[in-house]
Amino acid sequence: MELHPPATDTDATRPPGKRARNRLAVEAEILRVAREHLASDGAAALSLRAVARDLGMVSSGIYRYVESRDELLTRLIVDSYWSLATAVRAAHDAIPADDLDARWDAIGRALRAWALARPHDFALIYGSPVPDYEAPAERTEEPGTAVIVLLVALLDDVRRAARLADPDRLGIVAPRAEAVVGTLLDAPMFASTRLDAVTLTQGLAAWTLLLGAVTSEVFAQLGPLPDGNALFECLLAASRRCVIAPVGD
Amino acid sequence: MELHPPATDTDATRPPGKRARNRLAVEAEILRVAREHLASDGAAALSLRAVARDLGMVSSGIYRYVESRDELLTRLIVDSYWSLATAVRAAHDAIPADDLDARWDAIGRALRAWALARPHDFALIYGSPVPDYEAPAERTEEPGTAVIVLLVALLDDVRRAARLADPDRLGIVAPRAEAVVGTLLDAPMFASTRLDAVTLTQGLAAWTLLLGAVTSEVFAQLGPLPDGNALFECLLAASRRCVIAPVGD
DNA sequence: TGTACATCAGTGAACGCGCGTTCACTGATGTAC
DNA sequence: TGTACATCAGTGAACGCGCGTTCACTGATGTAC
Repeated sequence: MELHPPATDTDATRPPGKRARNRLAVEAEILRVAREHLASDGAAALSLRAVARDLGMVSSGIYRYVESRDELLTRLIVDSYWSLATAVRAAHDAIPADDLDARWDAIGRALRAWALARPHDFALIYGSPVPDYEAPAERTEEPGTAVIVLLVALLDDVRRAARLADPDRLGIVAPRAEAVVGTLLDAPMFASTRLDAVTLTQGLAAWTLLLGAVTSEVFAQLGPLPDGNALFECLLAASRRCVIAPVGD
Repeated sequence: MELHPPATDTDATRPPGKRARNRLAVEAEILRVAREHLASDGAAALSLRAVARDLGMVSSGIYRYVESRDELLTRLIVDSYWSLATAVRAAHDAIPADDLDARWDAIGRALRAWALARPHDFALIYGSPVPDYEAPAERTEEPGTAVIVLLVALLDDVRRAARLADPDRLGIVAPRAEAVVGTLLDAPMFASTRLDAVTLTQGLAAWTLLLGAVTSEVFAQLGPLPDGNALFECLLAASRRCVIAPVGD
């Protein structure tokens, strides 16, 4: 399955000349340098002038490649989503399909590893919103849901294998779950699944716990803690148990 | 119990004159206006000049009241922590002490209500770190742990009432819990309790889920969802079940 | 109650900085004949 | 293969803006005698 959408080449008939190759290289350089600035100064302080300066370019030159500061932010966001989705999928796909527990754990660990390696990229997509900036939904929707799509597929496999955890333990009951989920199950993403409201709500709880575990570690929400690895493994197991029943049951 | 520390008045001998009263009023105004700016433009864009302008003061005048931009940020953070702690404690203290479930729920709901009412203040204390700024630990430690102190007391009451949830359900086992907790239990906060590593780890899992539920809603991490209230109630119940066993058990 | 002095609030000008974005331009690269 | 023209990358100057912080200052408020 393709993760990245196919590159839209306006004239794919001819091999690219010097100019076209150079353009791609400079575009990549811009994103690379911009990510460095993101890491050192945060999204709010991202500056086109500073990126141009680092590239040895005069400040106005960057407008050949980037429409505006906001557009550069959007590219960074989209890029981060794809990077995360690619890392998570790679880890997930390395696990045998019938080992449901290991698939969940692989997703969780890959998410955490990516976030810890690139905390500012994580903050960009899952942290506080950037002031005076709103990501255009049509560009972020697909990359932004790539990980969710993977989780939904796993959840449906758990259902098929009759390994779903007991929702009652979480206090999830049908009427409330239906309120939670609403018309969400009509989305095309769920078309090939047979998930119901209760199961999807379990999945949301598990995903919230997993994302909360990573968020709290990256943003140091819990204050200083002795052993981040051990805590994450506990929370990972707890999140897994929200959706997958232990083999003994 | 006092939540706010006693005001340190340098000369409490005399009643305050015009000057002293005015100073307190201006200081409060500064915080009020700064919070407005925080809400509209975010912490990174908080500007002393803009605050002074809104107060009808010339830009340098504000240095009579605030040492620097960073110090204003610190004050906002400390203030937000106390505000949150006060709101949570008030909700908690309205519940009879022996209704453990209701106490947990009251804390969770108060946290969420506060965060939704003041999302930017929430972002300031639990969101992505502000670039080029580090809060001084000696000023944030006490207010930053006030909610945790409350949760620890509740957790110890749950233990005393023999209502602790089964840690096995979360996959929490003693050796791993000890690695998670490390020397944390030696902190003065736990001196009057009899909590062990496993129970504290359960508490951490529950708190992570609760905080994750609020964070994911305030930062829209899960994308657009039909019914935030219903989802939160589910997650609140799930977090409660991490530490408190249902009455039937 | 009145005077002399110390303290403090707020002013206005200035320093040096960085920002996003526009515009007319020079030279190099690519394309059509 | 060579020439004429179109396209594009990058330059340099400029616009108007806002920022944090310092400094010498005026005038009002408070205090000691």
